[in-house]
Amino acid sequence: MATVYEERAKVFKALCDPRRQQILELLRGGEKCTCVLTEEMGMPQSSLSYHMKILCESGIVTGREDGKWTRYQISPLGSRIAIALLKEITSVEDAGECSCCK
Amino acid sequence: MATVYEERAKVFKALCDPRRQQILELLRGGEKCTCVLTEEMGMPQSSLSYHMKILCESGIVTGREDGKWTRYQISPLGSRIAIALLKEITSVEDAGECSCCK
DNA sequence: TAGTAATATCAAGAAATTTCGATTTGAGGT
DNA sequence: ACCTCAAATCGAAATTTCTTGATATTACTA
Repeated sequence: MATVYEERAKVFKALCDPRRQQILELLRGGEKCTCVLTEEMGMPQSSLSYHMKILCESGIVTGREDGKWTRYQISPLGSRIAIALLKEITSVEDAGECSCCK
Repeated sequence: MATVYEERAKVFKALCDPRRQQILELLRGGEKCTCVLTEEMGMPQSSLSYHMKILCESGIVTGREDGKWTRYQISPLGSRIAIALLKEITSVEDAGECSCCK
């Protein structure tokens, strides 16, 4: 059973690695299949697969099976959900100063 | 020299850990000092300090020195910057299908 | 249905992150 | 100046994440 904090962390887990940031940048140009991503990232297929799984689990990227191939793209819905979550978790309910110690 | 991908990852690094998510939730209620956060998180002072450093480095949280105490709060500016970054890196320039393999 | 090809999963080692007690630093207070 | 106390930093161990070759899985093809 994952806590709400673990659930939230999982969304941003996708974004906290430089290689996944680079993959995201490649996907901004439109849908791409594993073979192209592997080539452009210059990493072994198993490594790319590992990162794609984390990206997909966050909801920000979706994969679709097309025969033998898997094609990945950024999910506009996943993006919107992540943005809404980021807004929520960084919004302040009460901006009052801390006066616990003096 | 950090790459642009490393720079981007750093912002989200703050958000990819459940304990930092929990700290953020506590800060949503307003500014809090280390002693209160240590107490409410139930972790040693050195551990909390480690997480606060990562949160501050992301720009989403700011600390202010007040005599002996350090008080932390969510930065509305840092929040806005992170939201803008998330929007940018997950926006698609061209939603066309991949047709690299067939 | 045997062969081939794309991708996912496994396993084990490498690398990075996290934890936390001990120590240091720095700002009051006396 | 010395003492006290809050918080940062250090160091070493524990944990987690990442990497990558090997293997398994799954789908098309002949």
